[in-house]
Amino acid sequence: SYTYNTMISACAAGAQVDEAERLYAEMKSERREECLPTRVTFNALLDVYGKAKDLEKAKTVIREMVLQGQSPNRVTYNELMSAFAQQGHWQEAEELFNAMEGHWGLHPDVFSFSTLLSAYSRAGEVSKVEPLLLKMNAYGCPPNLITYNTLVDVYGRSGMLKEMEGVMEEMERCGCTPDIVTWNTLIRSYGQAQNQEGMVNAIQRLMGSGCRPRIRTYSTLIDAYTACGMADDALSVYRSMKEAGHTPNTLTLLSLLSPLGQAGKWKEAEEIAETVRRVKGVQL
RNA sequence: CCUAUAAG
Repeated sequence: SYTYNTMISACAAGAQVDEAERLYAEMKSERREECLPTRVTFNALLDVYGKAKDLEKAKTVIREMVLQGQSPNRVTYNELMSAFAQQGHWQEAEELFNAMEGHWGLHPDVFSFSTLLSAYSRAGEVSKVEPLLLKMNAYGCPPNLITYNTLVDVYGRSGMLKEMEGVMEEMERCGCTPDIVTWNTLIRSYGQAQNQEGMVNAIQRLMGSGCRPRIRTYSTLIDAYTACGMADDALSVYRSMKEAGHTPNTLTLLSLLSPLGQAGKWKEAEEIAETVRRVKGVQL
């Protein structure tokens, strides 16, 4: 069972629905007691459907689970909420959040709260955030790094930079050390707000933090510099990235198009666009 | 053994 569960769970990364269903069927056909699907199996399957954005099938898993005499747990609900959150359906996510308590007496945990926050973030529902934080506190559920990162994200996306920095201060007060996700989010937010001073300052904070930039960090930097009209800096990020031994991916290349255009380097921009078209079926 | 956050 553990083996099957692990393999099904591994299908989530690539949204390999067919493979997951194959494994699930194979599992049932093994008549051994030790290989029957458990709640963890259903959760793993539900996660695969969620990652594949198949909300209908994801919902079906709960029914199937109940039919087989298994009850959903917090993980089940958190995964389903997450599936809705990814699609921007914050109302459905909220309903599930309430239903998990109402129908099964399951108390939300820090995953539940962070997931609902991310649903609000994607939908730009900032006004929902404060009340949820109060509820979190009332439940005695302390925020963790991911919760804080999600909060930085909500406020950053909405251009509420003061509130965003407030979250950074609270993290510091609580001894929660920012990670590379925090910095990427912060930099992106200032870039999106075209706040050059804040952006440059955020980049310095990243560099002083000791966090290692990831491939995503570089495209975030390129985008942010470009948004602030600093095409030359954006292009030099690309050089440092290659010097640091990172291989550009499609998203990196796409990020390069605007600074190249901004700098009037149309020929190079066209070459990159052509490369992207060749390796990927992307529409530009 | 399963779940939450960041780049076009």
